[in-house]
Amino acid sequence: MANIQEIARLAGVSTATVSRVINRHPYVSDLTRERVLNIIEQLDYVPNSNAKSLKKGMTRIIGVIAVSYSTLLMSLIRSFHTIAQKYGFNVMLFMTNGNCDKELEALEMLRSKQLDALLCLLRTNEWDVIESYTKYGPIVTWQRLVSDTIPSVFMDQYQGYMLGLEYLYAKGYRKILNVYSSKGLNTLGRIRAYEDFIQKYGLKDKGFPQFHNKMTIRDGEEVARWWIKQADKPDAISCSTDEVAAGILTELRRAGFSVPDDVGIMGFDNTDIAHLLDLTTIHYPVDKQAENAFNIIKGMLEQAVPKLHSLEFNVVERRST
Amino acid sequence: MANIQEIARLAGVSTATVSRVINRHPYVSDLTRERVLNIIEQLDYVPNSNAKSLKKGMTRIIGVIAVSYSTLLMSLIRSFHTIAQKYGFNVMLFMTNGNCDKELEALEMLRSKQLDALLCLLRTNEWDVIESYTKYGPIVTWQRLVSDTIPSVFMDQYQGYMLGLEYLYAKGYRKILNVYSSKGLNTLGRIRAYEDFIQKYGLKDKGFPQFHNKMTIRDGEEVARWWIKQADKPDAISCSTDEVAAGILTELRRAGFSVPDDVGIMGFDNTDIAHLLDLTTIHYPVDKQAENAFNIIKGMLEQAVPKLHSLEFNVVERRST
DNA sequence: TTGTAAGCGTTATCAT
DNA sequence: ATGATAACGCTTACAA
Repeated sequence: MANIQEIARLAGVSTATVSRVINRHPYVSDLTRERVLNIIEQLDYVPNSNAKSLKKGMTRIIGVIAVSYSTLLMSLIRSFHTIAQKYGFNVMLFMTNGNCDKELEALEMLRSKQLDALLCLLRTNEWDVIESYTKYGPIVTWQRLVSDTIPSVFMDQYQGYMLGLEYLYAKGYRKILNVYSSKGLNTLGRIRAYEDFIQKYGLKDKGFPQFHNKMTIRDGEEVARWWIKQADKPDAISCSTDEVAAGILTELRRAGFSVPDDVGIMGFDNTDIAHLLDLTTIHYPVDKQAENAFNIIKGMLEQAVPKLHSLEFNVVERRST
Repeated sequence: MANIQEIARLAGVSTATVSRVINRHPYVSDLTRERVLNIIEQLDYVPNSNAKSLKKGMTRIIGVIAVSYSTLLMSLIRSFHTIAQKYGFNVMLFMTNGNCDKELEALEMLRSKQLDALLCLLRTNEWDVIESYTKYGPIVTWQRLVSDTIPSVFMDQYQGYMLGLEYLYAKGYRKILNVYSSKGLNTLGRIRAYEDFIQKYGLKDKGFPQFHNKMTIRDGEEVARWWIKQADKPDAISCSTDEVAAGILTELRRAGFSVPDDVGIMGFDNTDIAHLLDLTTIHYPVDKQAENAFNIIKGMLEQAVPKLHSLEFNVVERRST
C-alpha cells in the first residue's frame, strides 16, 4: 500500500510537503498542491491512521459505555455520535450487559491509548474502580455522581417530575397515580417530588398501590388492566417512561375507554413513541446532555473551558391529558 | 507516561528484552523477567497500542455494520464479539440507521487501517460500493449475496420455513396462516416454501389474507384480533419472528382463547422470548453464523483456510403447538 | 514556499 | 540470553 514517501517521490517533493497538502496547510504553492493531489488520487492513497495516532498521541476515538439498549440511550448515543463526528471524533460503543470485565476492557483501552476518552452512560464496576482510570484520560458520566475527577451531565429528576405534577394539577387533576421505574436515585427523586407535591397542595394520598419497576409497554398494559378494575379510579397517571404511558393508553383504548376523557396520561422522556401516540410528556434534553458530555470531554482534552447548554425539563403538551 | 525505553533503562536492560518479557517470548532468564515485570508494575506501564498497531500493520479491531437494533442482531453481535475477543480482537459497532455516509465511514476506516476487517450484517450502500473496499481488507456479510470477494454466512430461509411447515403438517395442522415480515429475499424464500408445501401435500389454499411486514409484538396482536373475528379460522399460524408469535399468543390468551388448543402458533429465530413464552419455533444458529463469519475473517487475515460449522435449522418444539 | 531530519513507541532481525 | 538498531508512516521544528 502506498505511503507518504512514495507520493513524495512520485510528485518530486518532500514528505513534508505532501503532509502539508494532506493537512491543508497554507504556504503550499497551487502548482505543487495540484501535482501532489493528482498522485494521491492516482495511487488511491490514504494516510495510515495508526501512524497519525502514534505521532499525535491521540486516536480521536471516544468510547461509550452502556449496559444495554434502550430507546432513550440510543437517542443519547446518536446525538453524541453526531457532535463527536462534527469535531472529527469517532465513537466506539461498549455494550457491557452488566459484565464488569467488558467494561474494564474499555477502561484498559483508554489506558493503552486506543481511546482518547470515555463517556460512561451506565456503569457496571464500582465508581472507585472507574475513578482510578481517570488518570489515563477524560471520563464523563451521565449518571448521578458528585466527583472531582468524573464530571456528570446528570439532571435531577425531582425537578422534571415535579414539573409534570404541577402541570397535571393546573389541568385540574387531583387523583394522581404514580408509576415508577427501577429503584434508583432517579426514582427516589421522583418519589420525593410527589411527596412534596401533595404536601404543597394539601392533597391527601389516595392510597393507590405503589407501582415500581415498570418501564416497558407491557408493564403499562398491566397497569391499565389494574386501572380498569378499580371502583375509585385515579383521574391521571404519571408514568416513569413514555413506553409505560404508551402501554396504558393503547390497552385502555382497546378496552373501550377514552383518553383523556376517562383518565389523563403523562409520559416521560419525550421519545418517538410519545410523538407517535400524541402523549403529553416531559421533555428531557438528552441531545443537549450528549452535547454537554462531548463538550466537557473536548474541553478536558484541549484543557479549555467548555461552553455548556443549560439543561431544563419541559412539559410537552399533547392530547393524552 | 512511561514507555518501553524508560522501563528498559530502569531495569538495566535493552528495550528488546522488555519487549520480549511483555510478549512472553522464551529465552529470557527468570531473573531479568522478574526485574522487568517489577518495574512495569511499579510504573503502571502499558504498551502503547498505536505504536504496536503501526509496527504490526494491524489494529485487531473488527468493525460490525448494521442499520439498527433488533433482538436477533444483538445476539449475533454478542456471539461475534465473544469469539473475536477470544482471539484477541476488539469489535467496533457501526449503527448506520440507513445512512450511507455513516456506513462509508466504517469502510473508510478499513481503508485507512484503523480496522482490520468488516462484518456487514445489514448494508445500506449498494453492493458494488462495498465491494470496491474489499481490496483494503476482508469484508464478510450476513445477507444473501453471491460474490467472489465478499463471503456470506447467509442461510437459505426456504429450508427453515419448510421445516416448520412440515412439522405443523406432521402434528395434524391443515389450515395454516402465514405471517410474513418485510418483503425481501428471505420472505420470498418463505413464500416459495409455502407454495411448494401445499403442492406437495395436495393442500388447497384456504384463501386467508396475506399478512406482510409483520415483525413486532404489536403486529402480532393485530393478527390475533383478526383471527378472533374469523368464522373459518386457521388452525395454525406460522410466524416470521418470535416477536409476532409472542404478540399473537398473549393477545389470544388475553381474549380467553387457549394455545395450542384453539390454534397452534409457531415462531421463528428461537430468541429469548420464545423460551420465555414456551413457543415452538425454528432455531436459527446465529451463534454459529457469527462464529463462521469470524473464522472466515480470521482465515482471510492469516491466509489460511477457515474451519466452518455446518449450518442447520431445527424445530424447537415447545408448548404452543 | 519547500526540504531535512528528529521523533512518536513498538517489534523484529541480526549480532554477540 | 541479551543488545543494537532499523523499520512502521506520519508530523513538525528548524533551516534554507
